[in-house]
Amino acid sequence: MVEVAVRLFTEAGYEATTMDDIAAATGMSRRSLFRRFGSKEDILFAEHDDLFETVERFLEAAPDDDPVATVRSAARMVFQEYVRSPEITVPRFRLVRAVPRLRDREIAMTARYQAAFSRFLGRGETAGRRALTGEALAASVIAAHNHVLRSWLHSPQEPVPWRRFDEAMAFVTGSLGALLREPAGRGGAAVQDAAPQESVLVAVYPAAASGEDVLSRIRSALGSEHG
Amino acid sequence: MVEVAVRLFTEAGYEATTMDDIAAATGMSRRSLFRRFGSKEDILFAEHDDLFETVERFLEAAPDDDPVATVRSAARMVFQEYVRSPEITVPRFRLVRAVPRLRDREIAMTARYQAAFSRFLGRGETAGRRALTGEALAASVIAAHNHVLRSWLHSPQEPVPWRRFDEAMAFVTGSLGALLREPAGRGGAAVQDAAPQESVLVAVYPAAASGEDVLSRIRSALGSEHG
DNA sequence: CCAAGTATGGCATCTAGTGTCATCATACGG
DNA sequence: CCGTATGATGACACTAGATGCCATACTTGG
Repeated sequence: MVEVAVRLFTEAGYEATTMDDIAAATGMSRRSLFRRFGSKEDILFAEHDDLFETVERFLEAAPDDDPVATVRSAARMVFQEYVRSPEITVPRFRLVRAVPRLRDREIAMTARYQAAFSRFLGRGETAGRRALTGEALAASVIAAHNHVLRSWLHSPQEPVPWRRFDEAMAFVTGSLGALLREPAGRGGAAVQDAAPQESVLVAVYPAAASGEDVLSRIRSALGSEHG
Repeated sequence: MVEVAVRLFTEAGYEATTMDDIAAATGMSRRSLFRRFGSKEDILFAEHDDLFETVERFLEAAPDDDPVATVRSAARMVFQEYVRSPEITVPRFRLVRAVPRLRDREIAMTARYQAAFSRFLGRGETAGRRALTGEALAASVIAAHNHVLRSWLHSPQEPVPWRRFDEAMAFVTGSLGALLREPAGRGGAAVQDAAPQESVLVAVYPAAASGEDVLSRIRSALGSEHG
């Protein structure tokens, strides 16, 4: 039934397809369509709403010993659901790219995820360093998720890039996630610009390098910054 | 004229105020209202669109020697414009919080900034480590901007928190911004979970600490992770 | 078999948004 | 000074999404 609407949208265009057309094509009455989906856009995003509720319940039920890992798992759930039903998500992706109204709707959808992740990571706080870190981390997780998802939606015949997904997640949670665990106010010297009282040092290196190798690299980096 | 619409919206509610009401209150005809603003929502966001174009031109004209600093300045411009005309932005903020339709519109607006920042930071790339870093960084910058902006919009009689704004910006650009400059593929051992081939180390410490102090802290952290 | 609750359909209506045409003002060339 | 071209405005009609209302099946339980 949703498939019928998607087909009509892709064939004739989203704006050109009226609710009467969909009603005629599905056999339902116009009025029942609105009762079931609420609006024309929601025909495309109905399952997405269900998914969001599932994710919210997942977050509520999760233990809070490792919020970053929980959020990463939640993002993985969303990714999973996308790649699980490409017959819906792929045409919807094309529609969303083409129709501004639908794009805004999609963005609003991901913003709801981001808000849920923020609340969870910030543990209800809305101000202060923890809240800010949670919001930035949630935004980064969403960005990483969408980054990998978009690339797959462009070529859905390719195998699902689970590895790249996990790498992207690790990448964004590795830097900001560490800041979320650190009690604010530790530290030493800034390699990079940072808040006045507090400095942040970030190093990226191949996993095979030895600890001493890493330390010597950091030492030289610190030296060149501080003279 | 926009003020009249804002007043009607806040007094009678956004949904309850029709375009005929606004036309009657402003003296213009309904048709001219649509010609000037395009839609009912755009009455509230008209100036915002102008601001976005300004920011886009700013990014186009900016030298690309320090993209992170450029984006930080762009975010500062947006913040500046918000706090500059509270008589518009504050009531709009209240409306946006109350009306879902307007909230989605606002989110779409900030998503446009985020996309512009992403493109600028990723230098046109849409795949790969640089693109991902740019997207995550853009998302974090937006999150930090909105974090500080929201707190001020809640109590606009307070002085503008420029310091907190700059600190928040430094905080998010300090960690991910460093990653954007690093040529991918350096590194050694993970203190935090990270991508398989590549590890990320993050240290947060008071700016007063000495380099040797920082190194010893990192050494012990590495030791405890690798056994 | 009936009664109560529920899903569905048909109809009217409201309102955002668009296309069209007439009107009016301003500006410009003769 | 007059005719004309152009741009802004207004009036009207129309489309389509969305909602309320009421009548009609359809199902469930007694």
